[in-house]
Amino acid sequence: MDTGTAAPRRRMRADARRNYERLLAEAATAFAEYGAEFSLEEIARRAGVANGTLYGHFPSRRALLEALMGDRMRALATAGHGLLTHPSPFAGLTAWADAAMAHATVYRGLGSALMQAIEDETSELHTACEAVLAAGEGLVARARTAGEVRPEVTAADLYALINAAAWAGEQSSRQQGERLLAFGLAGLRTPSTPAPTDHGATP
Amino acid sequence: MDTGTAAPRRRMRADARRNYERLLAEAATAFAEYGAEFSLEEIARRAGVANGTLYGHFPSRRALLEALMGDRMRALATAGHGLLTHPSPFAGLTAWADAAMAHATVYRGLGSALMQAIEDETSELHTACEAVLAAGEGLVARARTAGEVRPEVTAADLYALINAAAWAGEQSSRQQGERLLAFGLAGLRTPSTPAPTDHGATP
DNA sequence: AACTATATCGAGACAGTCTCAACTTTCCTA
DNA sequence: TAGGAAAGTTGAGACTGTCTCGATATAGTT
Repeated sequence: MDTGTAAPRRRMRADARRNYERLLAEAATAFAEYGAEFSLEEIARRAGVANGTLYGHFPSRRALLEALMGDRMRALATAGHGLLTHPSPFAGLTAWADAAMAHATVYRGLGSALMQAIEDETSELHTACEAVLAAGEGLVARARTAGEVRPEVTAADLYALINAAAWAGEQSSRQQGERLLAFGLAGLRTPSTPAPTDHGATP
Repeated sequence: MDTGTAAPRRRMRADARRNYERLLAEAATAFAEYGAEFSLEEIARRAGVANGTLYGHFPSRRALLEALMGDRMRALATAGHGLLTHPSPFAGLTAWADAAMAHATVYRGLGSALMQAIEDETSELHTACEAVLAAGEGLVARARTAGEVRPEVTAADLYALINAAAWAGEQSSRQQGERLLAFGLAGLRTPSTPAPTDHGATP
């Protein structure tokens, strides 16, 4: 497990580590500018290394993108744990979903990678995804116990909802994405509950 | 308006029409086989025409894909109109959503194009999308009048939900997509309603 | 200082997108 | 039905991007 495609394993040589970090930094810049479709060739050029060096560190575009997202994902998982003590289980879940969607929105175009990383154990992001999923599961379980969400709701449902809403937000408008998230969350609720916490789906 | 990028306008020359249709047929085959990422070069080769001929008919991959989806979209709009007489407004809406999602699932990878075509008036698909949206609006309006969905729900919400669910289905599993759709539809409902028509989100 | 594992280099094979000037075909009309 | 203009086709080639690999350079060790 964790066949780190590009992670700094053991101990890298000093020059290797420097290049690794430069590449990652340039990738972050390029990503912010162009989204996920930047040219790998250009990243190498901007980082001042040869083409092959990039491929040495990151065998594929996806490996590079995954390395880029790892930290954020872990932060999200941590945030989820913090919200376990929120007074209202469902409100906590909602707050986390909002944060997660904000995250997914920044990483526009990568929702696909996020969704697939769950199933793909060879992915660099797999463990990070599992951590996020575990955090989600904690929140869902708590809300379920409190009778605030339908019993059949899983963390995977929540995860899918968040990513799908973020995707919709990218495709049309941010608001549309947020509306979708709001409706989706409403759909997770136990049917009879008359909605004590309004999430704000009203335009 | 309707600056058909590749539509058979006026009258095409016999050879042009033949090539146009061959290209479309090959594209359909390739799409079924590889999804939206097939090589345009290969389509031309398979259709027995030169590279440039393809670009003459379809200036971009997207134009080709759009031409491919037009018919289906129109069929979807028609189906929506038919469901306006369904005994239960919400059930009609649900049935249509299911059909629409099945459609979006077949055209995997094209949800993005579908979502963007609404806003992009230069898209070949724009009018088809508007027709679908109008059909959705009819169903939503009816359910709204019957008090079965929240007053703030729009056809755009429904459209976004369907496409997002289809996307989720592509990314992880078909069932996950269906679950998301079910939860989303539940979220569109008027909160107090105890759910007369169960859509089957339970695993 | 010599050695070796570890990295980097960069040319080049390959695949795809897209353009355009020369050429060919269709079809209209006289 | 011959001739010519408009419409369409062709395919080489410019370009961009991905990825590989043998030659070469360097860091860290003894």
